[in-house]
Amino acid sequence: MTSKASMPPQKSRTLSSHIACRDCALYPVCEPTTIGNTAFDIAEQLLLKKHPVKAGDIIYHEADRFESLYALTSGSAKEECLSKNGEKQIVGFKLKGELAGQNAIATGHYPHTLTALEDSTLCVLPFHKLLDSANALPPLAMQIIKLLSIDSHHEAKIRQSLMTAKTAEEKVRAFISNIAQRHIERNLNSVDIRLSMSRTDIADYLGITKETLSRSLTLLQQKDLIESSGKNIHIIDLLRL
Amino acid sequence: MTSKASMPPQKSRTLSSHIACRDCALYPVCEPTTIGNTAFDIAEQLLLKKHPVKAGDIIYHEADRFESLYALTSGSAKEECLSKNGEKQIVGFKLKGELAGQNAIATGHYPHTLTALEDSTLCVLPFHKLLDSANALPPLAMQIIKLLSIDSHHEAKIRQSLMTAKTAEEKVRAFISNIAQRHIERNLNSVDIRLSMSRTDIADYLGITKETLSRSLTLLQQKDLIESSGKNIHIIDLLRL
DNA sequence: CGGGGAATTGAATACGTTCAAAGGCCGTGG
DNA sequence: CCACGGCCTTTGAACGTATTCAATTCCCCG
Repeated sequence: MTSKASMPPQKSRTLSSHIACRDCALYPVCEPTTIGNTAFDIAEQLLLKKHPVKAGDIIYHEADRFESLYALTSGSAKEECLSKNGEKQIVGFKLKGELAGQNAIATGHYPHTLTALEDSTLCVLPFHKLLDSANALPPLAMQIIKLLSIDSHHEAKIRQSLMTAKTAEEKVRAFISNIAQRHIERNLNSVDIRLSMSRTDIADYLGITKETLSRSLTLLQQKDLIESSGKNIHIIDLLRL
Repeated sequence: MTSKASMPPQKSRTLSSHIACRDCALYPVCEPTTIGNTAFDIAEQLLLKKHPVKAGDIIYHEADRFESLYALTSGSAKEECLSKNGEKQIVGFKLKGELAGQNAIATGHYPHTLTALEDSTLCVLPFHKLLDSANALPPLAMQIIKLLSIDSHHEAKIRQSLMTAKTAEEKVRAFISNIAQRHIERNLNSVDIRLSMSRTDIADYLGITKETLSRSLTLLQQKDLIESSGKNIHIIDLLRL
């Protein structure tokens, strides 16, 4: 975990460091399961580790058949879908250490398109194989239940803070606060944050225009809550956000 | 399923009919599990059935210790929580046949307060007992996984259509459309709908004022998409919503 | 047949959007 | 190495939509 307080504007696409397995959202099922005297290591047996993707690469397409869960061990990605009017709509961002693809379990098809925002690394877990194992190992099934419930709670928390926000400034505050919170949950630097997505993407996600987003960021800066320079944001006062 | 096309304004609190078990969100785990030659019937062994609550009753409180899942077999309820500024915020509505309390699994505490909007009936399922059974019955564990993934997908779908909507009218359209859709999923009348919650509750939920909600409803009526009289809404054209 | 809360309707204000223009960053190529 | 061009971001001003506050109507319940 390299996190210098004040790093100079990064040259080209520097690959960010990997998250520790211990801090990853997938850890509950990766953790070796001991049943009786036999140990079962999902990570060893089922997981495709350190799969690299480049900025802009599509990890899965909307409506694709559901195959695998993805853990983002480095980098970040955006989740988008086509709304009824044919427009693209950003529905979420996945950060380092977070899980993607779980929302495909119910229907068997990915409901969104996941695109890497920067050069990133994935752990790929074929879900049907995981279920096969879980059928034989009740403790593993319990871990999957735990994983799903944590994840669903996680999603709900994010959505709720955005739904609660009424004004544009509140939405932006909620967004930054969310990102910071999620960094904390993964034991990452939550004071100096790099927003790898474009302003347009953030604005779309928040349901405001990029112009209002820009204005809100300026306001937050004037109120000494953040310092924003390009994609880097320094959080001065997380509590007041 | 009693659903007269045009019922006169109901006298007092008429208890609406129960949902069929087959159409309930809890059915995946209530369904008897046959393993080898022994049948395991959760519904018989763990479920507290047909527990009545009155309009305004609180089913569980925010921050209460998580004990049970609740299936609403008749009636409806609102989910609310206290936001940071101390205000109450409606985060969702539970309709007949839907599940409540799952969002407490991850943390062990209910994140919201659930209040009955009318006289209602519940099936109560103690969750730790369910898990105990699942530990012994892998197929049951699979059903729980299925239940959670369906539910999480369900939630996401609802939230997303509201997030996507930008103008007030779009939000109201999305809301009504949602409710109708959920009635369809449960094999209930989706043309004549009774919104048991107050306008204030709906507006709060949608993040608009009750005045704009009222105006939007009037507009939708002028556009011949719905007919609204008090809490009853007749949907004329679901597709165009 | 009132009384009271909820819902609707009406005008002034505030906020976000839209359209337009200027500024800044980065990669490319000279 | 510096200059250019394009794209993303920021800033500016007019417009449109939602909010606010106030008044009225509707409807449920005594």
